[in-house]
Amino acid sequence: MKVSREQARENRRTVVSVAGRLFRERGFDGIGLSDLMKAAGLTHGGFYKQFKSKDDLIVEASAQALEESAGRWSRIIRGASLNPLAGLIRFYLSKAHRDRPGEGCVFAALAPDVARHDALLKKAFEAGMEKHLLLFDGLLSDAPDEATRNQSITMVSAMVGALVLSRAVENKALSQRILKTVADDLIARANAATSNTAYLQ
Amino acid sequence: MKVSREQARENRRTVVSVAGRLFRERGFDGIGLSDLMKAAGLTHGGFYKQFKSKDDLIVEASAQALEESAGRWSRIIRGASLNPLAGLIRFYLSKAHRDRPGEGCVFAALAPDVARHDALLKKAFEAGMEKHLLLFDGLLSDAPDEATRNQSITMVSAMVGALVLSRAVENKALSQRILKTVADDLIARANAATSNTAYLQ
DNA sequence: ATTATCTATAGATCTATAGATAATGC
DNA sequence: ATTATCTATAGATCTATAGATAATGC
Repeated sequence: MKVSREQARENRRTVVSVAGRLFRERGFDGIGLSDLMKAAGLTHGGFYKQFKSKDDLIVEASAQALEESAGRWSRIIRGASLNPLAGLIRFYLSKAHRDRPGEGCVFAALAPDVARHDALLKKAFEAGMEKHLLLFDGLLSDAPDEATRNQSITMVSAMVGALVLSRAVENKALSQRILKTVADDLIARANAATSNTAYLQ
Repeated sequence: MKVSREQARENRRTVVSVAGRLFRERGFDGIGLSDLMKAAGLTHGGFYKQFKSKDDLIVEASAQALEESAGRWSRIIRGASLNPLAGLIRFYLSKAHRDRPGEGCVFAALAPDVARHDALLKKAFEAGMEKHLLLFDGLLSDAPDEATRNQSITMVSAMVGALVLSRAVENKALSQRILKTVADDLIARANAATSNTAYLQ
């Protein structure tokens, strides 16, 4: 029954990772610890040797998902040669992202759930937001200032809102239109506003 | 124990209204029927004489909350004399709205929850969204067309995203900055873009 | 007589804990 | 000997139903 210390750490990582996906897919209240541990290949009794409580896991899984999400943004930015900002926006407002909330933006999947939780979780989201905004700042300017940050806030808000709305309607054409309309608008504005001309198409 | 038919209808309305508030405050999974009925001044046993299931109430309460929300937008638009569009944006992105999700925007409070539910609920949200977008169209143009609708989609997305993010962070200055930054940006864009000059300040 | 609401309860599920088990790591 | 995981269970809560109760409305 017992596994090696290394295997135990690996199991813990699996639980955190699976939780990050299942929380985004079903909400914090939508998945129980029993099913969550089963999805990680363990039984629910073992949970409390690794975590203090479900809220404890919620904070840790959210923080890690936010970290991974920022990492994904970084990779997309580095991977897009011509216009990294446009690449990031197109990825974020894609059908693929819309249809895979479990691997997607943590804000779009969980922000209202977070609003109902305690300060510790909100602090974790705040830190994650700062990381995402910093990446955006760098795309908008070579020397980001307060005005750049304001642009980042505006653009990230529009992206999160569009993704959230595109997921809440049944009509596929409308859902698709929300994504495309906001993406086109943001890219047009970014190209007009950015001072980093190397990023312009 | 029994009440008049009129009182029963009134009680039903109360349940739907209380549900609209509690679902927004706690999420669909965050409030049980027992507590919900208690908040409406009834016992939980009576629930199933009025509703087929919890999901049935979720659809009805959401549809009504969306209707009321659109009505509120109408009143704000009619009530703001100089610049109704700016008035609506300032109200939506206000601290008061942020701090009262139970009476506020249904999209910002529940869109991710809706994304996890069935087509019937998404259809109700779709209808509610159309009502909200129509009001926005009218603010942006005297003769709204497809381009106007695209502007409405862009602005509503930014508003929903900003409100959702402002509620998910702990730092009040950041929360406040998100609201103000997006509001300022949207009002500036609207004043620049609108063809209805009577609405310009 | 009808029916809106009540109390009581079934059966499932939730978080959390207790104690058993068996493999690790000293 | 330690400990990661297991099985089993406590106690609370969830949705839904059954049957009792008492006021309405014919």
